[in-house]
Amino acid sequence: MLEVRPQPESGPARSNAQAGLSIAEAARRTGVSVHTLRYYERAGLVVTPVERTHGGQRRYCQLDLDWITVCTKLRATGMPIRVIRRYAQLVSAGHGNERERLALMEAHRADVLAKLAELQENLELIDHKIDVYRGRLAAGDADRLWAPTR
Amino acid sequence: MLEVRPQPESGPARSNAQAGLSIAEAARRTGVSVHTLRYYERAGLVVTPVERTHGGQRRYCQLDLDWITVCTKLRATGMPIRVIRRYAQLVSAGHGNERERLALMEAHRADVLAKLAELQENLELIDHKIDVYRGRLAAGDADRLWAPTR
DNA sequence: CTAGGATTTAGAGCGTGCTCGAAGTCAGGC
DNA sequence: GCCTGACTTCGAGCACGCTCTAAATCCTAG
Repeated sequence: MLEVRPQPESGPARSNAQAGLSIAEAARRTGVSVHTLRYYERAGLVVTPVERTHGGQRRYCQLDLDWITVCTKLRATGMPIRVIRRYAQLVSAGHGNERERLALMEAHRADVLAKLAELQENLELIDHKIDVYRGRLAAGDADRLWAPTR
Repeated sequence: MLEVRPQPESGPARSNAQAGLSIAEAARRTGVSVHTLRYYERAGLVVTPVERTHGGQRRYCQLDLDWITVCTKLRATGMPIRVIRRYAQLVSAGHGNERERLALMEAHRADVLAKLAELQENLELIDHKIDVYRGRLAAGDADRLWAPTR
């Protein structure tokens, strides 16, 4: 009946056995579905394997949630799963690859800036159309721009 | 051998028979593939049926190109094909539906603004990561943030 | 101990937006 | 008139990112 598992926290600090959140709670906190959480894991987006109970159920710690949040933010900026996986590999490989991580992020930043510019540019068309329609409605005028004038 | 068909323009003004550009030239000018041009037509995005030669080949006029450009700009802002089709239906229906067109565009504008805000917000994470990696590289320091610290 | 909701897996399914292919037709320079 | 490259239709294929399913297992309140 609607378990919440708000971190029993019986042991000392963390990395214990039964500590951590259920996948449902992790999904709630990260804003993605449990399906997506499992999919991300299968897709190789995780940096550190999520802990499991004795029986094999996932138990998420804060670090896991934080990383998933990073993933969702990267996804929200349009980074493909494949690239996030690459990034996750670099991160979990540890030090020594900062240059590649930097290159990856800089490339993605360029993509995002380009996307922003494109959105902003094309927003002008939308604004223009809105202006036109507002004007016509205000004037009670009828349309005759894109109608079959042929 | 690489026909260009730069508007023979034999008749008076337009809407003639053999006037208009081939699909290849239309694709070149609008920046989409011929496949996509045909797909858009099939998908019901056209406002006015593209003219055809006696033999059934498409001949695009400037109005067609302009409309396709509108479609690509709407696509570039993330408007789904289905919504563009609806918009095209409204436009080709002629006057009297400005209110609905306006509502459609205003809703889309809101979507675009939300997307812009989301991109900009998540860009901060990217910038932060870039800062971090640049700092580490500058300091010659090694990574220890997302490494398996467990 | 038990009941029953939550979780597990691997794989299939889906929605979107193209992109391609096959087999046949057309157009226009020679 | 003919040859060849461009064009036609329309259904299949594809890449992506989830989303769902089924059958089995787990976990915990009672």
